[in-house]
Amino acid sequence: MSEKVSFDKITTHLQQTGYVYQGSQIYNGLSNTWDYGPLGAELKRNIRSMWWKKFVQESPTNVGLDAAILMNPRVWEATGHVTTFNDPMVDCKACKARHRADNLIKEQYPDVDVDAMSFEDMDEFIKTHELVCPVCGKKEFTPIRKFNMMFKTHIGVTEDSSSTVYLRPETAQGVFVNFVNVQRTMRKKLPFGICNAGKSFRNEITPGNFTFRTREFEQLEMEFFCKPNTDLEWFAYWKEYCRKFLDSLGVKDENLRYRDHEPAELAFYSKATTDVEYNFPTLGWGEILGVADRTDYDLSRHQEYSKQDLTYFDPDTNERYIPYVIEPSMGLDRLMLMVMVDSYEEQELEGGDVRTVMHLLPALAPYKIAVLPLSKKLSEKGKEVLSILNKHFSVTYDETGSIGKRYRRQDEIGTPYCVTIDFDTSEDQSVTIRERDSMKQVRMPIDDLVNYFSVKLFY
RNA sequence: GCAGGCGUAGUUCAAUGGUAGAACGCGACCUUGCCAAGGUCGACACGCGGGUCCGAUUCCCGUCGCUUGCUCCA
Repeated sequence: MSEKVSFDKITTHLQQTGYVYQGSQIYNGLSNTWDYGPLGAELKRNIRSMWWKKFVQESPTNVGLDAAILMNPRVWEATGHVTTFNDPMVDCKACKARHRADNLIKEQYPDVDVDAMSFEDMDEFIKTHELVCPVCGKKEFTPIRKFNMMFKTHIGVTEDSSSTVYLRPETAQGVFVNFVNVQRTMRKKLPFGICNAGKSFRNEITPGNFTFRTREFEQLEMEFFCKPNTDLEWFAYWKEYCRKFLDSLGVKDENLRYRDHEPAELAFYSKATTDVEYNFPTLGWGEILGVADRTDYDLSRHQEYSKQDLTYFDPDTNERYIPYVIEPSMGLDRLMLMVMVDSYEEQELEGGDVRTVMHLLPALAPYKIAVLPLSKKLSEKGKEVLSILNKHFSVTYDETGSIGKRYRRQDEIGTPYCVTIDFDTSEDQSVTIRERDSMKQVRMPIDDLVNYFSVKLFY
């Protein structure tokens, strides 16, 4: 067994091998943006399809949706994003530390009702009551400044406020506003779920830790609508379902943990939340997905703001009610990072040589097979085999360098199988298959390859 | 956004007030022909701008970017 490799080493490897590139690199990058290279793009697609397969295709209750990023701004008033994403921040002029004005007041004057104060009130209060900076003890603060977490843009070419729209900070709202559409057109009865995957944007102040926290990220979310008072059962059900999904990604169990939120930690809309965290090297535990009981909060708010009827008529009981919602939500970029990090291994070989291997599950690997002619003289036969296999699988081809070196290259990027063309291939119409993890080889007729891999690659 | 640190081939590192070397990696050819072989050859770098200077990759300033910490994190 090799010891745990540093996070830094793995991210360097990912950037060297075509999984991840720094964003806008030829312009010296842009803080905290990343592009997925050819391999990363394949891996991302594979994980997204596994999620879709598990949560949409294999679920008898669920359907998919692909909602727009830009939404009517009233949506974000209804959810509270416009107001609570406007946190009042002040800086200490002496030590430059930054604080939330409302928290400062709460901490130093617990009896004051901060929620009822306007920002002007808070400014005034801070001055007249001589609040001190918890860091340096001085009493000089800048006026309150607002940091809106939502990216703003405009529809149309004029910049008046009536045309302001936001990039969505979560995909969930695209589902809630379509609850009635989906229910009616798909003739769905409760309980049922709507899955929606796509980019979300949060203009967070702090960047950090490679692709783990970025301002632009892809979410895989499901909103599962159920009858009130059945929500806790469904909460437990989807928690377990998520566990199975993570298992199917092949991540080592000891690197995962489940953490129930304490009541004080819960978001205001949520009755219960469980996070699943992954133990990253160097970084430690980081959230990969969350399952939340969102109650009827979202639909109720949308009903209030849109003045549309968002209730569900239950034909079994002849009741009308707003459904409760269980939401398993995960970050695709984080799932990717987890899978890439977890699969990475450096094996010490005799002679001090190091063999780097990504033990990706075949279903996730960017390339399933590498076709490797033993010599360039065998190119023609190699390309023939390539064109048979790439009708069915994602395949790469390499005829440069020694065969051992080419095996290592494929190990490094996680290709589970290599197909080697040798000088006997033309005569016996057979090739050698070399498996990544065991490094074992078997001989097989070319005609059997497609069937063989169809079974091997998708269980 | 604030404070510190840092910017030399793809990567890891050198050297230098007179325009830069290596290793690994990459490519071609020869050789070999199933687990990083060898040989020959080749491509690729001083983040950007300004100042000082005869001359700046080197010194100074600015800028851009990265990074660590803080702040933030529905």
